[in-house]
Amino acid sequence: MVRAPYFDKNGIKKGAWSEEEDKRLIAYVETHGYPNWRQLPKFAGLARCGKSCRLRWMNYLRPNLKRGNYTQKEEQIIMDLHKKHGNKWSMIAEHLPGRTDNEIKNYWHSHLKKFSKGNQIENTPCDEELKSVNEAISGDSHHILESSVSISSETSYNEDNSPSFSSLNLCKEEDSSVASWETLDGFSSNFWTQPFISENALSDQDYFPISSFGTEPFFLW
DNA sequence: AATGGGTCCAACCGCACCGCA
DNA sequence: ATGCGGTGCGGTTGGACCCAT
Repeated sequence: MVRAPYFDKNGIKKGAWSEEEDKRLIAYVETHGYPNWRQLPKFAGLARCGKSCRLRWMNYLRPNLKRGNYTQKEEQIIMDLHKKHGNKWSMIAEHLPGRTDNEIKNYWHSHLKKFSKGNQIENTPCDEELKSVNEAISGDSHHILESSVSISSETSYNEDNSPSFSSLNLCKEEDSSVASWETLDGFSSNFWTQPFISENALSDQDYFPISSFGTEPFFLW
């Protein structure tokens, strides 16, 4: 279901994330937060670009993500908001705690698009509940929004297969350890695709000593 | 059992936006 | 005013899985 891992010409790993990479990313973000996605992979020991790390974290690894089937209520919210705002997936995602824009976008294209031709999905037994939700959306959307962003709340969705985390402070920019970011040599432009590794072209094997991955200090800086 | 088309979703890519110097 | 770095968003794609034949 995912793309096979490979290295591009710059030595950046692309494709599916391994469990070890996930662990590294989680461990780093738990400790340092993510004050700078561009440089994060270097410090986390990941042969990924910053953009890939951000995407992986936001769409898959961050806590309290809700995975699995959508409820009828969620479907209705998506339909209503899409009707109002179009393909503003991030905006829609704000109203669905635990859902990501990417996930909603996928769900729309695979499940809901067919209903979008002027009709909403059929009425359901929870219509009254939906009505109140819709009112909340069209009226005081702030209420829902606030709940959606409180990712450090006690709400747990871990009945699904998402990674489970202990409480996690996502905003640690004040963390003193982050000061090390500033001491780095400058990076050249083209942030998202710029390899964090040096140009003196190590082989792929050097980047990912798979046999020792996770058991030894990883990278060579 | 083989296979071919459809579905689904994680991940990639390009671009727009924002803040700052 | 402008250029640049960092970030976020939306569209697209790759490929595993599912299912009908």
